[in-house]
Amino acid sequence: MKRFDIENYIAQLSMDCVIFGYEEKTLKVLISKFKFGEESWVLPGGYIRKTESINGAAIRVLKERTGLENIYLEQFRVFGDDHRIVGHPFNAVMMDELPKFDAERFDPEVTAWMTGRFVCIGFYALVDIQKVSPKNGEFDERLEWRSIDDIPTMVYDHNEILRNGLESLRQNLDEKLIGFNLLPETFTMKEVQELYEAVYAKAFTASNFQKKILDLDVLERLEKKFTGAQNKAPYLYRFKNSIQVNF
Amino acid sequence: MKRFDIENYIAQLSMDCVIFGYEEKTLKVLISKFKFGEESWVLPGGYIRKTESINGAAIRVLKERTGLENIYLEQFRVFGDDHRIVGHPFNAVMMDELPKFDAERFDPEVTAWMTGRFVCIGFYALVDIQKVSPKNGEFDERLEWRSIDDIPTMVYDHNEILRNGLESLRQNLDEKLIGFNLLPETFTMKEVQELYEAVYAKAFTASNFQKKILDLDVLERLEKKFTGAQNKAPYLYRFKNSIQVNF
DNA sequence: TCAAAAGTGTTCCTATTACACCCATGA
DNA sequence: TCATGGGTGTAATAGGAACACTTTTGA
Repeated sequence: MKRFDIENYIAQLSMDCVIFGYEEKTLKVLISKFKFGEESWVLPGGYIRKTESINGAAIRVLKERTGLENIYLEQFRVFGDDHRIVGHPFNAVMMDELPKFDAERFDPEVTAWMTGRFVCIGFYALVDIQKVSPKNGEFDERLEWRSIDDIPTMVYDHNEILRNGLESLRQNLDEKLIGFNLLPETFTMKEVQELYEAVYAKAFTASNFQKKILDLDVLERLEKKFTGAQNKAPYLYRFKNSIQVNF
Repeated sequence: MKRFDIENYIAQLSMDCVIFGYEEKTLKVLISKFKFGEESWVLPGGYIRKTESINGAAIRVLKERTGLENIYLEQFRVFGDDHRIVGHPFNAVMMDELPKFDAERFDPEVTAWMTGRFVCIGFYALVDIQKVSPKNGEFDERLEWRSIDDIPTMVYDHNEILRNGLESLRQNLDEKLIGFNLLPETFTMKEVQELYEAVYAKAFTASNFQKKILDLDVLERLEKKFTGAQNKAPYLYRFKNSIQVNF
């Protein structure tokens, strides 16, 4: 493997992404079991090429890890503490293991570059979990969808980044109507409600919830969905504006 | 003047600040008449030292330009388009005039550094305009408080940055109760209302506005303010939590 | 005909808006 | 005592929450 081309990336600037998915009535996040250290977990992230926009970098990283294009994503905060990386115990692990992993690719200069100070731009993404086929990045042992109630301790400030991303999602879910990006093309009202309940971790009353959502006038009602259950068949809905991308 | 010490700053990363003040019933922004180019205006900004946090950099820049510490400030967005600087007509002006301005301080390497690609973190700040004594930065011909209705065309994407900062202020004014940072220590209810009217560019009904603000339970009522006018003297109020800083 | 869950409707309560009224102030 | 603007109170309306009722489905 040839040397990592640090010269093509902006130094000291990175991006991490909180990739949200929704499955089995729970909100999940795609996190990575890291190749270095013991039981290390990280958020998927990457560097920014000198020739791409920061949003372009986010789109590229998302494409690499999920296989998807046209993902809804949004930057929510910058993490710029001067000691978020340098001086952190895990950084010593990286300094040690990176060259061992591939001495040619991560020579001393590259290792120093990667273990120096970084300002990190936090993005969050909303994906239809069924459409994603997670693909490992260079440093990923494996990628896992984990419920937001079951997030392990992660490396550096990644738990804080996730927390901030979730907070931002909660603030935006209602006003920007972005939640439908987490659902498949068609869905029942119950499913929308369960999604909202998963995100906000609280219950809603079905009748009021339905009225609120329908009053938004963003859904079109399709045919009924017969499940074989001995009860009234629910309607299927579809989001009117098909795919929502914000840039 | 000795050479500009680029080695002490993170390359390709900058911050610009929308400094809001409030005076004469209008919301104002502190902008800079730039030394380079013809009729060039910019937002106050700066670079980030390798040894300071991004918030630290913002605090430092604010201190330099306004003389104030303990300023309320908040990051609101990153501007990371790969062509926001490079390829922009004004960049040619900079390349030309920087060395002429001070060939020793801005040698070819420094000039190249400054006119390369930059990712910019947008902050906004709220200050008591009476307490500010604007001080020119190295590139400022002068600093001016300009009404948000009277902002000139600025350089690069600075008008867009300001627009985004104002949007963010509007979103946060209500829920975070940050508006009082724009007012002096004590103020009348009328003044608060006029501030809100200036920010949102719309009128409120006095009685309802008063009730809304008082119901927040964040103000303490002080003595009356006798102005000499032949009408009922309004109460003065003070924000309970004195100075609000968010980090 | 029955249980289960979907969908609709009704009532109640709170929050917001509009507007009327009273009060202090100094000429 | 009067005009002016500050402050308080009330009625009307809208929006949200709680809950009851009706409908559909397949056993």
